[in-house]
Amino acid sequence: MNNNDENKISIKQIAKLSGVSPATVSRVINNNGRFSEKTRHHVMKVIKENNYGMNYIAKSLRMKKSFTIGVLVPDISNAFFSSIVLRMEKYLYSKGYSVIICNTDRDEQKELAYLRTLEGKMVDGLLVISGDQEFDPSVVQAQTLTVCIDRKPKNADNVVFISSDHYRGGLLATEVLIKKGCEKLGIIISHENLYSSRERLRGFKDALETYGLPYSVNKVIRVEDKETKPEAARLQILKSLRQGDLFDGVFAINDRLAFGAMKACREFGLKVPENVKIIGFDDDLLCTYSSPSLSSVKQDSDQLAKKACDLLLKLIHLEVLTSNERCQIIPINIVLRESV
Amino acid sequence: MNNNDENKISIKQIAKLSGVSPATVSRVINNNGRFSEKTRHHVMKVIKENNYGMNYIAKSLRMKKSFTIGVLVPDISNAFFSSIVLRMEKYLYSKGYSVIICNTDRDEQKELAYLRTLEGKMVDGLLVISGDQEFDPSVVQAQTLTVCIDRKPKNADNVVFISSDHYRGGLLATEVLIKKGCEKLGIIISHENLYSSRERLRGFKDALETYGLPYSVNKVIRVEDKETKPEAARLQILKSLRQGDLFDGVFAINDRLAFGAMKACREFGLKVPENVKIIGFDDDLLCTYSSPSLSSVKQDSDQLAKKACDLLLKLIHLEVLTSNERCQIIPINIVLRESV
DNA sequence: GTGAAAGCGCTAACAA
DNA sequence: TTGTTAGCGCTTTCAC
Repeated sequence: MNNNDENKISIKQIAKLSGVSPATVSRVINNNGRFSEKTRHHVMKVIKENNYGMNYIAKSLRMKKSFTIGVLVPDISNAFFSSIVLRMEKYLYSKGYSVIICNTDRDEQKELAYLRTLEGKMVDGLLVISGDQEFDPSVVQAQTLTVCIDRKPKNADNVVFISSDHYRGGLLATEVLIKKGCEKLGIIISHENLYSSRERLRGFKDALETYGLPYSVNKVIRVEDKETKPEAARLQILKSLRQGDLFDGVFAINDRLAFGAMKACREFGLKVPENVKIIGFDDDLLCTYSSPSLSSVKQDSDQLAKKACDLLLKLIHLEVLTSNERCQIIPINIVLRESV
Repeated sequence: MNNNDENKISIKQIAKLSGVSPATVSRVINNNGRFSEKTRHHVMKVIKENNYGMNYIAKSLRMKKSFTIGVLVPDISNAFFSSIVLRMEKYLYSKGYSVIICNTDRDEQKELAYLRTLEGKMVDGLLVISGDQEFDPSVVQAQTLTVCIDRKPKNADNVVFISSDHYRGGLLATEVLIKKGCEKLGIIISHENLYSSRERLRGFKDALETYGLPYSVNKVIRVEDKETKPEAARLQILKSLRQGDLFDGVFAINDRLAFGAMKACREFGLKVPENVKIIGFDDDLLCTYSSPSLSSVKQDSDQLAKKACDLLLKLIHLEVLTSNERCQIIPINIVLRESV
């Protein structure tokens, strides 16, 4: 299996060694027919013996197809994002595609620059996960196939959109708190530009209204966008608490914020869930292992990733999508634990 | 800024539009000299007007250089790995490189297949993060530049190796437990094939010896390789506890296992840190937010990533590395929290 | 069933 | 300072 040849061998050389033309070798490799079984056997033998490996760059240039997908994501170190990317990579690998990963860092300029690079590298499609603004398809070439996950495309016509049901997640999470008896709710939120955040907030508000809890007595606690860490949530909650904003229920827009909130409450002398009930979003692996364990809204990241890839592959294969397919909402689940 | 042209324009066309030769356009774009300021101005104007974007595939084919780095990682959804990958991507992006991400899934066949693909895509270098076996450079072409992170290369001559000081991490973590008065220690471990796991275990054993604690009365609790989740750790610890293996200190080879251990102890009626002291490894963001907060060994993932990239870039630029550079150990830090 | 030849878009000799 | 030309390794007509 040792492949330590200094120079990669080309189809041309394989052709020479096999006594056939490059065209025939190409046909054999790609199983395009128009060759005899005998030829196939012989060529394959020579290929094996010489440890030939396809030069995908040349193939790409010729075919205008790179067998590579670009994945745009704000921050791969986020547990939810990385779990989606993991699924995508696995699925796409099984279909013969590689994945170029692009952390946009929520920086529009970087995103734009990456888009240029990806186009130059002839990616066959784009998977866009989350992001502050709506995704504007006009910043890429018209033929760039794109699927947006948890991020609204500006012009829904050209781009496929797929998302968890964040609105319902916010609604149900809030409902849980209310049904458990909470009367003064707080929501702790960051990245309000995010489609997903806005939807979760909308769910929260609608739940309050449904249950006749005036929004005014409740509290929106904002965390700076750049501070996605639990620490920022902890400080904000503590500040609110000290200002006399006592609440008996907190819906945290994500689990990290929830962990911070939980710690803040503890430090302030409030017990979870006795005095304050808390529910998060994303169902991080560690929700189970915090104490008390954290209730959360679970997104079906597997399905999200798989559907997104499937749709992109369909676009790549020039299939026509129905309008139902072009815009899909994936249901979420509530996972109840000790924190409520 | 709208770039919705159906067909990308080529250097040749830019040349025609500018009234110069393709060679000159190329020189201008790449700033290779041999053109007048006047020409530069004019060509750049035409490039802007026509929204020209470089075709990197063609460039790669010609230059045998793809401006792309392959990153091999067992599982990007692991918090520590994803934080390293994040850093790598940021750094490499700033140097003009893209990153193809490859989850090996700890599957040798997949790894091998990926290596073939990456070679075919002409990656300029390989960043190999962790992995069960030693990395065998003979499975890639000799000219494939490789930096291994936390994974020993089989033949240290050709490949750069960089790692955290796992041994010292294990040693110090264990020492902390001992100094806090623990006398019957347990270590909970998974993935024992991993270089990093073995080193941490070695540190544990050496610490015991140094402090005269017989290894026999201590306990190695193993978790199946495929079960990297806290749940497996919880069950194993619970099992040990029920069998009467009472310990007063646990060194968990990573934080996930530590969280599981913590939960198991709680369920068994033991208090952390009063009855059992626990320390983990990796310093996950959530160590601070568990209750009790978890002590841990912190790897300097920023430095690990940056150094690895720097070394790879040096190799790419054909710089000669000193033997000190070719093999580097990065110091770790102990972070003490409530759990001890 | 097979081969010859063109060309994807770029860069790098070499010539001028 | 600029242009001409060849060719990277592949696929794909078109001819036989």
